[in-house]
Amino acid sequence: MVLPNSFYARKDVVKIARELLGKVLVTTFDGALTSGMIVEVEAYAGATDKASHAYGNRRTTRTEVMYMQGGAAYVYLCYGIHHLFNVVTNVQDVPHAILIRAIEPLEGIDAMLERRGKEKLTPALTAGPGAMSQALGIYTAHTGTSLQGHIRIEDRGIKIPKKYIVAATRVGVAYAMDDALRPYRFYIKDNRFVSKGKGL
DNA sequence: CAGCAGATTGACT
DNA sequence: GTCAATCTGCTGC
Repeated sequence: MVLPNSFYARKDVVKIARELLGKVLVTTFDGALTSGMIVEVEAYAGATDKASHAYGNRRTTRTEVMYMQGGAAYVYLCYGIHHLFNVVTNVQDVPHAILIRAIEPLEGIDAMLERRGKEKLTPALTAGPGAMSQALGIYTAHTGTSLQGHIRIEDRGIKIPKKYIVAATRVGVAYAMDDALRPYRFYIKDNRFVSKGKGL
């Protein structure tokens, strides 16, 4: 079942992030269906979170999408090269979002290998937010689109036992000072498609 | 308007 | 381990 807008419209972004583990991210672009199970996410709590682009309710061309009603895609360019995919949560004008950092490939692996210019399935194919977006064919033009269309997240009944869910600090947000310490990163223990990050 | 840093990745020493 | 690639947006001249 495709997760409905009501799933994203709730107010607890950290809880939603945790629930996304084990769900399946699916894209259908240029005739190819590609999908993978979400194994790593990070919550960004908008106005009150220094690590968020929308800290202090800052509005720019780029962050405008985060103010939409939950259930939209927020895709932005990092370091001028990498497309990072987030899902917008909460109600309109509350800029919460969840960064999907890594998936375990399920369907359309050939198409993902082609998009990434790779021969063999390794964790490098989808472990890491930039790599994952490229594998799924997601880029900045998709920002603001609904998660009920070519990009969607499905519940296929996979349940991750609590003891396999690890909470940690987020990757690459040291500049956020005290907010960098928030345990807003969640990943599935022992899954080899979880990204390594840099300074963990 | 120039300069810099960033929710990263991959190529090279 | 080090570093370049290169867009968006902030800071300061």
